[in-house]
Amino acid sequence: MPRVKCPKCQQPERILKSGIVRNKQRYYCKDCDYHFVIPSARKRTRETSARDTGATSLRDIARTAGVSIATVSRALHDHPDISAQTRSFIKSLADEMNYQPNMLAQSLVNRSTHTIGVIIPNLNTTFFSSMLSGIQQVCARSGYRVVICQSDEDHNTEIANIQALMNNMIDGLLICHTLHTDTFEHLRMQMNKRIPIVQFYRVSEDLPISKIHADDEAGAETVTEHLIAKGCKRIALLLGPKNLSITQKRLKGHLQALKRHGVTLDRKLLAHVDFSHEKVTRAVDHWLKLSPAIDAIFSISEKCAVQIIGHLKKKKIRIPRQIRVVGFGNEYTGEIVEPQLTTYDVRTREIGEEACRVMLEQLISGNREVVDKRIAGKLIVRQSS
Amino acid sequence: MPRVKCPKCQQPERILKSGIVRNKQRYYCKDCDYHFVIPSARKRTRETSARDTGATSLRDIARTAGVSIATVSRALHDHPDISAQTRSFIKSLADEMNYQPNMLAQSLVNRSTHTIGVIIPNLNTTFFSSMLSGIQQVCARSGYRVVICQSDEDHNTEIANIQALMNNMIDGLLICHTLHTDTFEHLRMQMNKRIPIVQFYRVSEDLPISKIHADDEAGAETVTEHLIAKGCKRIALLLGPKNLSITQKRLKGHLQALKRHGVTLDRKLLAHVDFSHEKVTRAVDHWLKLSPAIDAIFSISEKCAVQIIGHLKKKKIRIPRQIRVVGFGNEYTGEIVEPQLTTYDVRTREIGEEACRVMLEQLISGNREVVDKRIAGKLIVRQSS
DNA sequence: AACCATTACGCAAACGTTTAAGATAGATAG
DNA sequence: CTATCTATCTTAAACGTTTGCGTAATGGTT
Repeated sequence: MPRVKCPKCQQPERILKSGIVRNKQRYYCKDCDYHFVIPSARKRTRETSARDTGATSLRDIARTAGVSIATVSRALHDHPDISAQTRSFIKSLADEMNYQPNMLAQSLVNRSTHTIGVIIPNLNTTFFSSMLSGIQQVCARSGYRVVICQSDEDHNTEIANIQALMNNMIDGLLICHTLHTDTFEHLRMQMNKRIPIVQFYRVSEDLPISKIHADDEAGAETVTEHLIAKGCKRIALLLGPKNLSITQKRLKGHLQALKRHGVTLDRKLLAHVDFSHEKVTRAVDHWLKLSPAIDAIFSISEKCAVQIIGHLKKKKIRIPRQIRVVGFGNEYTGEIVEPQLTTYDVRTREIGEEACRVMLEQLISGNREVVDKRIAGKLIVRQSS
Repeated sequence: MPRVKCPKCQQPERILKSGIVRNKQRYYCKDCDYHFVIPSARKRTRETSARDTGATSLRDIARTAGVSIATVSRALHDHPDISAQTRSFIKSLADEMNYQPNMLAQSLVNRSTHTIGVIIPNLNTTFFSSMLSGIQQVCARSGYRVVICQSDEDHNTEIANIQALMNNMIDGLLICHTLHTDTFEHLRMQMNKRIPIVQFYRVSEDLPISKIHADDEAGAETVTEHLIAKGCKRIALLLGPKNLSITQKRLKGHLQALKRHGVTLDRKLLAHVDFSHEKVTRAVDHWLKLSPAIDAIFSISEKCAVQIIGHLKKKKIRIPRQIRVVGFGNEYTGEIVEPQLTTYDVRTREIGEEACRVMLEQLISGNREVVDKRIAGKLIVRQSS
């Protein structure tokens, strides 16, 4: 046995082996009644670890300035307890040493990250990204940061994203649900935490959570009335999944318009799809076989409306002569496609801005009142109708 | 003076006032030689503060389980030191109490957030968002999270985003610079930190940082050769700002193609723009006045190419009869516009994926080798040429 | 001289984790 | 029976901040 000294009495006598723990020999000094191992070299100490990240910490500044950490922290935060001299000295020193505060540590003690999280279904179209722009602009003005997670229209990804963000990463959550989110238990579970949640665009009906959405019902009613005014009687309606609130609302608006103008509803003219390319094509092809023939297609998805125009053109169907096509949303592609798409502008950017404003109001004033706002849009008539 | 007791000797005698600090009366006990204030009620204690956030912590679990915090932590991490009984007990308890680890605290001690940050110029087109999709998909497979910041093509926002993210929020940074980023000092300053950086698509030339980009030079050469093959002699080239690496590379490719095929360059056919709507329109209008007339427009921005098609159509110019138009990038809008746009597919998604792969390789294996990869794209010929 | 105010600091606890290493009981070997 | 081993705990330091409160020095009033 190598001469092992007891760390207490410094004597090598009366030392016994005392088992192996995690592959390391342990010893026992009978004199001192003390168990120990020979300490490993890589034990963390403030010296070695400071070099670990390469970043300067408050401690580094304090040491070179010859003051306490508290003083440095206060100087950098303009606390009145610190003399003007010390303050400016510390500040210039921090600058020199390129100090940048560790936000994790700050957030941990402040219990706030000054960051709001956004969960959004996808960024493949300008539709959602323009909401994002609105959010970011409002946030930037208030000094908040934005982090974005794409759920990719996948319910489980949405859940994973929520959990990741809600575990103290953000001060508030802005969420727009996936196409397939029909249960909101995952959200309800998070509601007992102190962090406010605001839903936007695609919202849940019954949860007591603030929500900002489009005027789906009135909008759809306006669109259908526009088609009826153009003389359409056989209006096919392309809808999203039944669970989706926007599907329900827009259908309702459509039905109201029909009813008001005495147009009878043909259930065959309603199609629920998941907005995928083939499902849309199939739905349209099915409509085209109907008799009496349809004279309009109203797609509650702008993207699908554009796709439908392409499909009809391939079939040599004249737009708007034979069939009028209208979308809902107002995206950039609607202006590019030929004929240009008539659509309902849901003012996505404003929805984002307003959702963010409501969030900031809750964060800053601590006001936890549940608000439910509808952003009014407007019809944009173009060539396709 | 109210009867104030000394916290040490519990006697109200011999207590003197000793100044006011921050609006609070201070006292001094002559017996104990001890200064004190009457402590404020809202002093933080583990009891009150635990309730503060409403979240269960390891301490809460430890207390109700009657074990130490260390044991709980180890049980949840399947550390072998913990007995099977204890482990399953703790786990079920944690489940019951709806425990979710505080990621800030975890990251602080682990020095890793398991998150990679992406800074991207904008999300207004599918161009960048498809890179994002690639990034997210690769990340998801490795259990990393993604946070996204939009710089909005603004240099200062880019700097602010970098600083925010690099202060310990992320393990690695993926960045695509703004249109106007011509100095990279802000990036160089971050390079001494341990956080790896990978540039993608728009990269800097001289910084020793890993980069993934398109085959800009070869791509542009291919496009121009395609136009030459179609008989074009007067090819106008719409470029981005001169500082941009993609501008330089694509121009170089264009020139090579001209040279190889003996087409002489007319400097009037080159235009540098910031991709804004009016600048592009102005450039095109200027070209249209030239003589001999131009017979093709090659825009290195896909979005501008689509815009140019719209502009030429408005002027009743036949595409591709009078002027052939080609873009670079391959976005969704290129398929929608009429005539459909010939373009060079830069495989944006693959660029994102590869950038992310390189990053993960650096994070996981610790390999800090600087890589510089070009993703090969390919020409997509459509109606506009 | 006795008391009180003010200024400008330092100490240490707290935020919620992770993780060396110390401790202890019971089992096993010689 | 003694020395050692194993399994399973607990203790405490560390991550980098913020902040309540203690305190020394100095100066001003009675």
